[in-house]
Amino acid sequence: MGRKPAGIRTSTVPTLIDVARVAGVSPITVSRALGRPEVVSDATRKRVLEAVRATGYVPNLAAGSLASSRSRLVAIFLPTIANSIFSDTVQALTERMAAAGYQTLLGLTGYRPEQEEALLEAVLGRRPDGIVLTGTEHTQASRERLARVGIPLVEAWDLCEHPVDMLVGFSHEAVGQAVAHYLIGKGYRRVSFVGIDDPRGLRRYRSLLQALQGWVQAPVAAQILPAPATLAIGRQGLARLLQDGAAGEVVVCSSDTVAQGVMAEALSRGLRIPEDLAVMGFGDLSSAAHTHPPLSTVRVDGPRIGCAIAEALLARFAEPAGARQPLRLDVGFELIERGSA
Amino acid sequence: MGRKPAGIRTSTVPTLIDVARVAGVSPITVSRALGRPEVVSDATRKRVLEAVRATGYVPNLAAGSLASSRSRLVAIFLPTIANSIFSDTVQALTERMAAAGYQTLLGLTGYRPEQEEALLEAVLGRRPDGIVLTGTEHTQASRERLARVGIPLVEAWDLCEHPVDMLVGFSHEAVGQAVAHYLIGKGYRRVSFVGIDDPRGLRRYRSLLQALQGWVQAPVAAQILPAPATLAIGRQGLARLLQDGAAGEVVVCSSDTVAQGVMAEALSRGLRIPEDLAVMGFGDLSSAAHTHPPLSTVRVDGPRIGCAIAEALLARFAEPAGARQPLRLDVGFELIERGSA
DNA sequence: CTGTTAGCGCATTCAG
DNA sequence: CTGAATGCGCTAACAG
Repeated sequence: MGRKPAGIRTSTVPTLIDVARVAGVSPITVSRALGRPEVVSDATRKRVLEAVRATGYVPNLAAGSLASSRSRLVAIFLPTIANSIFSDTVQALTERMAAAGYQTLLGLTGYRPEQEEALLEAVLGRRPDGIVLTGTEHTQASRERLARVGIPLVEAWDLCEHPVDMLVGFSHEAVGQAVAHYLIGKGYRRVSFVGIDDPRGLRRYRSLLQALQGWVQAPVAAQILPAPATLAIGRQGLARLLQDGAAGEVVVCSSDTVAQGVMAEALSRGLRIPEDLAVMGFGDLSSAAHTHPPLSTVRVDGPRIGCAIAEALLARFAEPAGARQPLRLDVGFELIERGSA
Repeated sequence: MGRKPAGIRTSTVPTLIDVARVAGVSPITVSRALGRPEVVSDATRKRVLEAVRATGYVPNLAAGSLASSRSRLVAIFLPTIANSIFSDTVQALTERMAAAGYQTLLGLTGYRPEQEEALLEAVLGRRPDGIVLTGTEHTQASRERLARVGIPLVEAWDLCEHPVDMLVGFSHEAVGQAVAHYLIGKGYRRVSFVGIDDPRGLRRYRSLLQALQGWVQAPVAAQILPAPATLAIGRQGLARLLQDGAAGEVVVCSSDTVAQGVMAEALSRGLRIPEDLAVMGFGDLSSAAHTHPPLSTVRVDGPRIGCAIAEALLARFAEPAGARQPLRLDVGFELIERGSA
């Protein structure tokens, strides 16, 4: 800011110094009264708080961050916020971190690693105390930068061999296999797939295919449509499958939203679910237990993931620097049978 | 930070000064090359960018904010992120602001003005360049603080007589009336309501009631359940109405998610929609046009609201300080008839 | 077009 | 338990 315009300060926002003056103490005492109340005498603290109220003082956290090298900021990156299976995770995570005094910086990557990389570059400028990424697929540049800066990092909603730092998720391969075994057990032999172009969804799909090898009638028809997942995607996907005569006995969907669209299309054509066409979802976004017709799905405990991430970050913050306890948490999933698949 | 530990600097993150040294220019030139490239000669800029890459420099935005009094941060407050009718708005807003170089600070208020107030207090510490609030219901303290700090502010998803600053939304009273007139026109005389305890939803409900006066058979039974809106809320709401014999011919719901739950409960009891029971939604969260059975609903253009907010903020940022163009934007809504109500 | 100077508001270190 | 001194990394203003 350099020079000030000459003249008296004209009703600018109050600073620590203003509060100190009003309270009759030194600025540092105000800082302590606010940041570590237990280290200041009761009388002093009271006078300071009174002065804070009188002045309407709000600490400037940019100045605080600069001086202390701690931003109390956590960056959360996710593909999209709309209709998202991550929203429960974000909700739980945000609430937990807010309770611990951390604020949330939101980044939307649109399933695009390059966009994630650009966002990351911008967000690193805030020197967040922690970063949460969705998935484990990042550009090489992102990976290197993250490893270099050493900010506590959680990759979520997936597992992988070599995470950058901490990891909280589940195996999408295991999901694909579980679904395959379930379908085989139910006696289905003609299977199809409708999904969006999302890396984790595609991995679930590929594992499904692999586990179905030899059990089902090949080929498994698939409709992979552009993100984001909507009801319209499901309708369109099933419409195309039916047009090709390729829907088979059961349609596996990349998410519950897509599954709802598939079911809507099926019902509007007079198909009964699951008698004429079974449908399988993922994510429990639509609370399969409350859907009609009932939808079998793979339930992922979003809030649990959010809490686990928060605990991991807070634990890391509390560690003596350099300790870096690793973390690989598989939260698993649950296949919910509701008669439709 | 005060004193440094004695000794040589040990591979700390590079600063502007490091870049300047490598590029052989002064620090301010680096600052300009990055922040206002057009004001620096091509040759210099090139050398600086080379030095930036070589050092892996990432500008410290806390320092930048402190020096320039501009944080390039926009705070967005919403009740909840899970299953939210605001998500499209947030998505559009976040993307637009990101494109303009602003980052998003996320605050979840849980429909509670007191929580909003606490969050606001914390967020003001970041000196955001803009603030976006959902709705127009705030504590008196919030209102006063916001008016005092003078940060560009948009209240969204509602209209009111005396906004703190800018306003982008629509009239929930008008929605209630529109729904009432629609139902009256369709000949319905026995109406019920299922909703959550959300201020705007309740206002839609009250306006509906008022506009229905004299047309429908009183009383209008209502099930008001605790937030957040889920399918389960809808199921439970209808179950209770049916138990009381109070569902009538049509159930109006506070959101599409609730409506989906109502429909699921109805279908699972063998009720046909809309012949046995009509259902009316709100928000077009579930893309009524793609639902089966088809759901009549009130469509609100979430992305449009998001874009309008972004434009309003960016315009305000560009204004000479003190101009403060007011803004009252009614984006309206659209009643979509899909045969179910 | 580039450099010099002077802080932005706060927290850390050390001394009382 | 409280205070004084110092600088975190950057940019606004002015001068060349």
